Amino acid sequence: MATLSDVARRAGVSPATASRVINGSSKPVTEDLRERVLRAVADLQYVPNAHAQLLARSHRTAVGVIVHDVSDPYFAEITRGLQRVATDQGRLLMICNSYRDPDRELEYVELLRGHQVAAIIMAGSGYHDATFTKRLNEKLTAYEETGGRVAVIGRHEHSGDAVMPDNRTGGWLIGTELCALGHAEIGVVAGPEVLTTTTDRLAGLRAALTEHGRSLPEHRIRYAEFDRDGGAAATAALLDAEPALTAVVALNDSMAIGALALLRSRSVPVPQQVSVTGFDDMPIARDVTPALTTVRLPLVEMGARAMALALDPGAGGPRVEVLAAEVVRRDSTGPAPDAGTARVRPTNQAGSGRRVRRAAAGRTPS
Amino acid sequence: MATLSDVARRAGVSPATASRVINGSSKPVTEDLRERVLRAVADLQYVPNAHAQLLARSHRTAVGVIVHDVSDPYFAEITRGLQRVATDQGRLLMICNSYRDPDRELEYVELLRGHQVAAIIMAGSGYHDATFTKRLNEKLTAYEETGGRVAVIGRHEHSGDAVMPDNRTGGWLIGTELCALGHAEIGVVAGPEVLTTTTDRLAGLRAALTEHGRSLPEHRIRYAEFDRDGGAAATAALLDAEPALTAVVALNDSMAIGALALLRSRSVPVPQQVSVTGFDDMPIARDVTPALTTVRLPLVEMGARAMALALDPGAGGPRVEVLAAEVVRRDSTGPAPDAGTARVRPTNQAGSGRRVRRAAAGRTPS
DNA sequence: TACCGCAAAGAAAGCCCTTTCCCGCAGGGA
DNA sequence: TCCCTGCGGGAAAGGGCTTTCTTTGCGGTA
Repeated sequence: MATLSDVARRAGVSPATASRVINGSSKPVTEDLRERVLRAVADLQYVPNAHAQLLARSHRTAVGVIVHDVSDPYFAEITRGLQRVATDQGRLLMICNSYRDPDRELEYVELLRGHQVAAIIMAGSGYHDATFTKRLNEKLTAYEETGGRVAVIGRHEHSGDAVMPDNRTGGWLIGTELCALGHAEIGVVAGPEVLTTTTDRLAGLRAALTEHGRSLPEHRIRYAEFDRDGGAAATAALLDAEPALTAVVALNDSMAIGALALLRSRSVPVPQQVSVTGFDDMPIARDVTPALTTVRLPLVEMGARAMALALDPGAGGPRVEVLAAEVVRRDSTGPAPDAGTARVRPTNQAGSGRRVRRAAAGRTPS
Repeated sequence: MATLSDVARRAGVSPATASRVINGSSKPVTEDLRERVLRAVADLQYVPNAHAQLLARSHRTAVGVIVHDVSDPYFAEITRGLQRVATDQGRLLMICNSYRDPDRELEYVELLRGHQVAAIIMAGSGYHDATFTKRLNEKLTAYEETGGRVAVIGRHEHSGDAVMPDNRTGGWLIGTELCALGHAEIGVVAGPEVLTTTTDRLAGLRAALTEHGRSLPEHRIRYAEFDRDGGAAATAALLDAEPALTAVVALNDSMAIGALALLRSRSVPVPQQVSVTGFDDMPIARDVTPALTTVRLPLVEMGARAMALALDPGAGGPRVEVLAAEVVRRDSTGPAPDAGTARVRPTNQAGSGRRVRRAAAGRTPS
């Protein structure tokens, strides 16, 4: 590997001058020398050693992000928002997949700290696990004490800057929607119980049902992995145990897609016999059949906001931004079969989906 | 930030000893000192500066990957394979999204070189662009000359180690499949013409049609972005110009999903009036309706093989591994409406899909 | 002619680690 | 008793770059 001194030697200048030319220092360099340096760079195919640069420069410029899995559409969208703002500000993004392993999250915090990132963003659900939460907070606090910035997305447990999707209201909205359609026998296909995302969404849903005089007993909830196969398995278990269900609420879109697949394999018509709802409004939600009624979260916006918080030290105390959820009605929901309402209901233009925008504030369930 | 000397001072030892304790050097250290160092590390929440470590250590351990977009399922699967092998060998992966921008690809090669990666893997289609290809090869060669390893996935243009999905045979298989179903009026929804992936798949398809006495004129091909919206737009244009089509071949699954959406919006029954095929067999292909008939590529395997090539210097010349494509028959294809064959054909169990495995070797189109 | 000031280039001091080399010491063999 | 060996620990030399500080050389003024 050619080094800076190689370049300097070949150009007949000092390393200092070569450095100044190469990274456009404010110090002026004669046109003659500048040219010689640039020619040497080209001749030697010189690329600066990033580690040496990062070591020599004092200011930290990269930003670290810990997500569950970038290839999961939920996090892919968030990452898109993060990336946009980071790129605008000339920051490099280091993305780490934790695959929802708490230990790996802790390791990645250390790794990012070791890489001298300017900020760490933790995206994705928190855990109901006091021990882990404590350890994580210790690490993050230690990082903040050395000047690092931290922002979280959708996590209650850290006390700093945060962007929170309104999961609870989202659950409430979808519950209200189903009650309005006359559903009383509602089952839930939930993600891991240990995730706060699961419990938040569930709490909102339960609040809505309670408001409408329905209940949500534990045996109508099945917990599984937050993915397609988890959704299919949970739906199968649920239907076997509760054949009278008229609606299945999946707590994210992947699980809902699994639910749809399972129902199709059992030839259960959706939404005529069973309605299905998702959560998140992943892009694919409009392309499955029937197109998925779901709760939309402004994922890209969430990422963008979080990065903005992370990069702006801010003045006062911790800032928390709650972003509203909204229902997107598509074709996977219909009136409850027993409700006596008309069987046929107008269907949307394929894939478009009318959005029902609602302010989160003022409609939050009690 | 606490440094190694801080730790050493607090433990009352030299930095050398502290270093040896912290990264488990082969040199033995007394239990007493070891404990003191570890306690100092814990007290100070010390994390080694990764850049300093990387600079001081000579051996390069990270591996760089350049993909179009990790959140695109095609690349997500490949990345999974890459990651698996990398993790097994204790390598860190640096993933760069080029978003199919050639200039960005070049920049990322430099970036990765600057980060002293042990190998660079370029995943994804090459370009029909001699100037770019030349510049890329120059950069890669310069990198290889300094001891770096290079492997490519699905690119003809670089002469080193390569993993090649058999796109041409895949196109041929899907063409043969449609001909067997009696389709004669076949349109193609293609990705960008500048990508070798597009032209390879197209070439195989064309070969199959020619073998069956059909032709594929240019006006039955529409080029667009390799995504859902590109697929929808291209399908719309194609149908407007060629209303008699009985089959739409999309050159990847995302485009096929766009095609399905467009056909649904026009109330064209699939496959009764028009058959649709995809390419890649992304996970979602089985969950759209009708489930997508497509060409399966062993994406995870491709990633794993590429990483293996990249990490193993190998003995002789460049190694090229061609991985076979296979047709996955699902519900989006059926007999051509005019072909006089039975309208009803057996349907697969939802989502499963019978796979037709074929060896690539020996069946390659002329 | 002597001096001053300024601009441009170079010297050198880090940045934080790893690792080689060297030293001191204790134990064992001659 | 002396020397050699082996082991644990420290000193110090990088690794490649940035940046401050210093030097050099020039034009301009007194």
